[in-house]
Amino acid sequence: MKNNNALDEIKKGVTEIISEEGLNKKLALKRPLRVKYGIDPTTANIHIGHMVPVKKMRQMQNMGHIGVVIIGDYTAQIGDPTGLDRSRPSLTKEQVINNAAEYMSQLYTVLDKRKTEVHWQSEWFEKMEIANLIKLLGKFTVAQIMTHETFRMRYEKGQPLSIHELLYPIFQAYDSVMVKADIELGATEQKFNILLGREMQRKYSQEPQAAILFPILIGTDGINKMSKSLNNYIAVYDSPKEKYGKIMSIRDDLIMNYFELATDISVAKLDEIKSALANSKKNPMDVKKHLAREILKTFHDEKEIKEAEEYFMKVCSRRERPEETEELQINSGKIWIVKLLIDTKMAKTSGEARRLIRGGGVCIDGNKVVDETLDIQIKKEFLLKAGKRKFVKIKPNILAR
RNA sequence: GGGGAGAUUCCCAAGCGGCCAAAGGGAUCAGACUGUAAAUCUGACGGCGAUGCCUUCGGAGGUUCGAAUCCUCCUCUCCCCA
Repeated sequence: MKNNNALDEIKKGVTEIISEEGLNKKLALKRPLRVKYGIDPTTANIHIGHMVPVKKMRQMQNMGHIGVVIIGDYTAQIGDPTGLDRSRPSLTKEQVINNAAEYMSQLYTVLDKRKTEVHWQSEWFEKMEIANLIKLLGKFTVAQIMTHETFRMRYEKGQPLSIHELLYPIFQAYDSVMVKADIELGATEQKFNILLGREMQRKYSQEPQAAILFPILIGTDGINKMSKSLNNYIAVYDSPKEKYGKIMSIRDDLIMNYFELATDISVAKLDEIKSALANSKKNPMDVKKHLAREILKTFHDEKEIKEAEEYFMKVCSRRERPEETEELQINSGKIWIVKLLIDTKMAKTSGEARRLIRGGGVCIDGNKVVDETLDIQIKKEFLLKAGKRKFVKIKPNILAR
């Protein structure tokens, strides 16, 4: 009975469990289970998509289980083949160590440190001899590995596929053996790798781990999964304002995907929101604001959230200027508008500056700038606006010259 | 070892001697509209104080009045045969 409660709790927000029966058996053991989640220290910049399984790990820690985080310093050298990533630039050892440290500090915003074990793949791979590597690789056939969809697709499409990439799933699977994982967490795209871990454990006479798979969090572009390389992510390190804005910019039909995966809201509440959206009882914008508040909760306090919300409403909704504007001193005298935009970093090139002006995106004290050859007399303070969100207060610097 | 196909601007992808700063799509940015930095529509999208000039089509040379387009060599990728 108790197990069933635990199982229901675990199943929340999960796409698939393989196998539920196996998981139940493990839960019945009444010992802390070892819940594995692997990270690639290729980047220190993690996003809320990474946090989906991590939240689950925390939930299980609360039930008394142990979170086992694997730092994939060897798989990082390969680069996850899932999702058509091409080979990445190899990182130095220092970079990997730094990334891992930063990564972990972000994970600890959610995880219970006392119930977390951290392991590096180098603990077992660094000293592995070629003879043993050969033995390990001999456990699987090429055909088995090629059933991985991304490998097959790339191969069939005639895209490059290096041999070392085929090792990725095998390494990940071997990690499960080394840490004696009871459970492995991952997004559904990790299914192949995690299942291979089960196979591997069997070959080493271990009880196979249960796979807990999560839906994929769609990125802010509304099409692809959230990922760093596609630049459609909301980073843990983003400021509250940035997070808030990015959440508001997602397509309305993504709202539920985010609610389900990135917040801790109860199932009952979720249904409520879903139906309110479906029969348009609520303004999607308000639902989205709610969503933004919920997501920010994990990372920021009430005050920061409030500030982010107020900023958004003021600057984006009502098109007013923000309270605090960056101030810049510019030498008094005459300056060409295009030059000014570049100097103030509102535009990177003169072409971009001209485009902004032609598009009608540049305002001085609320007056639209139409002429791109305009020279400005800098003698008193004024507000320069480029686009919707960029403001700068220009102050003449009289001391110079 | 032999034979074939390919590398194009942030990404995908057309172009195959002048009309090419290079189609189209995506991303991005701006504008309009709006309850939203949603959706939709419009425009821009190599650099330059700019109806012109400069630098780009894997790299290095060459042919030509003229090359992303043709030739030679090189680098990388894919396919077929051995």
